[in-house]
This record gives sequence, structure tokens and C-alpha cells, in this order.
Amino acid sequence: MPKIVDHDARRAELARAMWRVVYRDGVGAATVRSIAAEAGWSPSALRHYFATQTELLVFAMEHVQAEAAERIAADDRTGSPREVAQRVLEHLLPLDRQRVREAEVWLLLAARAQTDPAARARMAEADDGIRRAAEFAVCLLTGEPAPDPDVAAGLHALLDGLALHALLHPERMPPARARALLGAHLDTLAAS
Amino acid sequence: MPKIVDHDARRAELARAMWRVVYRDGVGAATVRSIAAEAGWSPSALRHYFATQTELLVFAMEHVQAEAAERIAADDRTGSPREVAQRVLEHLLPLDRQRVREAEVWLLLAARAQTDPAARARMAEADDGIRRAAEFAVCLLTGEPAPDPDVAAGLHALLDGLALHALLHPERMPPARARALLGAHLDTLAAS
DNA sequence: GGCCCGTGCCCAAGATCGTCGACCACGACG
DNA sequence: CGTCGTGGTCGACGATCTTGGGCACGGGCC
Repeated sequence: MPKIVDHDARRAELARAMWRVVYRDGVGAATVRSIAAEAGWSPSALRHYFATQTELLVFAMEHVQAEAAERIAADDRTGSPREVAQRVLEHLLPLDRQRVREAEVWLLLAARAQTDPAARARMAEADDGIRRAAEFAVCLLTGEPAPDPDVAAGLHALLDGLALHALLHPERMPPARARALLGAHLDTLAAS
Repeated sequence: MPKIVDHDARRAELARAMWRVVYRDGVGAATVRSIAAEAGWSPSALRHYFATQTELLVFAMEHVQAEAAERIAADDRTGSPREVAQRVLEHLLPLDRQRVREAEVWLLLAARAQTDPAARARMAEADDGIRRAAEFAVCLLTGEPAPDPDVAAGLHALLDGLALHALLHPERMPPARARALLGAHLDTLAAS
């Protein structure tokens, strides 16, 4: 058979090129052509590994989720359950430049999910991940083995709302304020 | 001088055409061409009234905000402060088909605000409107004349998060559930 | 009443985008 | 050593937003 390249490795390489573009020029500059140029190839070459631009965004979104999961897994879980819960959830907020860029991809994919089924499916999985983190935090706070679904859903909505505000209005919702508001919500959950 | 047309009336007419397209085909179909065709004109004619597509979206967003403000103003304010607060805030959630369409425009403009200054400015104003509603609700619940900024900001973030979930995952966040989660949050605010 | 010129509008083109088809090159297998 | 399938490029297509040039109309002025 012909020459064989490692598709997964190539996709990862292309994804790295995409993130370089996103970090440097913002998510709006992440076009097929600019990513191909960044990687040093022709735009058509990308089609062998990502059939559509949405597939690229989906792959980038998987990277975002993997990064978040790794940050959470790397947490040492020291301190009170309340402190652990807050730290875990803060890993999901765009509190530094890198995570702002990641959240930009998240928001772009959210808008695209309104019309693109593939984007919608990926957003649903990312949503699951955040929901599980919220449920984990609720379990930590209440001491119960199973979280109240409504309490977790409310925390989940607050998280996404804080992320949205931190992204769109960073001057009104700086990282410290997002952290404080999250902490206040966790306090009320712990109290009840 | 030459023939004079009422620019405001023409803009309103174009905005109505846009909303017909959005209601029928979704926000993804709201291109300059489709809107011009819906209004019966050429795409270039739109440029006299909306220089860019973002201006169209901004005008549509102003309509969304005006509709929401009107819904809130039309509320008869009967019932307990707790009930009034919930009803007012529910006017800001995408609980029916029309408001889902309006929220689609909101999300599209949010994504565009990442790169487009005009969209960003309009989103900031829309954000102000929601924040004021949240502050009003907090005042109702606490009985204080001035709301706690952090409490209002938390409620605001929850509102936007609920709206986002109702929009992206309506099967997980149906209108009844969004209402219930909002109500639960208001209960905890009233209790503290 | 007739001319002017500015507004309104269309046509065509430019720029950029995502996507696709046709074609070429290389290299592993038979 | 030949074959053919994979990898890659080039060019083109269609759609999009945007822009410039030009035509038509009609209100104001002489």
C-alpha cells in the first residue's frame, strides 16, 4: 500500500497550529487557510484529516475539555471540601489568558451549534463534563453520595453564566470577581 | 431636494423582514441577501440603512431588548414580591419559540462580539438591561432599596446560564425546569 | 414649465471564506 | 519492477459581505 502517515499525530499537529493561530490572533482568525499556512501546508491537505471546519473546532473543543479535565485531575484535593469544590470549579472558568482563548472557542462552537449538528453534539458532551464537575462539587459540599440534580444544574448554569460574563465583559467580571461570586454561591449551597 | 424616505421607517421595515426570516428559517439564514429578498429589494439597498451586517444584528438586538422591556413593563405586579420577581425575570428567559429565536440572535451577537466592536458595545447595553432587572428582583426579595451588587451579579450570571442551556440543550433544560431552577435560586436569596 | 443635482437604488466586481474535484507523486505490496 | 492507493497541490465553485460606479427619479429653484 502507499505511504502511511499517522492520522492521529497529524491531526494533533494541525490542532497545535490552530491553537497557535487562536492564541496569537484570536478565534476569529482561525480560518482553514490561515491554519494551513501556519502548519505550512495547503488548505486542501487539511481535508484529509478534518473534512470540515466544524471538525477542526470539535477537535479543538475536545482539547479544551481534556485540558480542563487534566487541571482538575492534577488538583491535590487538599483543604476542606469547600475549598476543594471551589478550586475544582475554578478550573472551568476563563481566569487567565489561555483559558479565555479556550472559552472563545467554546462560545464560537456554541453559536455554531445552533445550526451545525456536529457542533451541537460536541457541545452536549462538553456540557456533560461541566455538569459532572458541578455534581461532584455538590457532593463535596453536602456530604451526600448522590447530588441533588436541581442544585447541580443551578450551579452548572451559574458556572456557564460566569464564564460568559468573564468572556464578554472582562472589565465587569474580572477573575477575582468571578471567583468571589462562585464562592458566594458555594457558601449558600453549603449552608443549606 | 430629491426624494426623501423615512430612514427610521425603512429600517423598521427591514428589521421586520429580518425577523420573518429568522422566525421561519432560524438565525443562520439571516444573510444580507435573504433579508433583502424577503423585503423585495436588492442587497445593496440595505446598505443605505445598515452599512454592515453587524448593524442589522445590532438593530435586531435592540428589538429583542425592547420586546423584553415591554413584557416586563406589561406585568401587572400582582402577587407577592417573590412572585413578581420570578415573573419579571422569566420574561428574560427563552421559554417559548419566539423568545428562543430572540435568544439565538443574542447568542450569535455574543459570538460576534469577540471580534466586532459594534456588536460588543450593543451586547454591553443588553447586559446592562438584564443586570438592572436582576437588581430590581433582588430589591424586591430583600426589601432593601439598594441591591447587593454581588447578589445581583450572581443572579444575572444564573439567568444567562439558564438562557444558554435552554437554548443549546432544550431537552435537558425545558422551560419548566428553567423556571424551577430560577425559582429555587430566588428562594435561597429570599431566605438569606 | 423646465433644468439641476442629490438621494435612492441596482449592477457588477472584489475580497474572503469553506468546500470540492481533478490531477500528480510517492512508496509499499505483489 | 509494475500497480494502485494514499497523500498532497492546484484550481475552481458557490456563497458570503462589502464596495464603487452608474442610472433614475423627483423635489427645489429660476
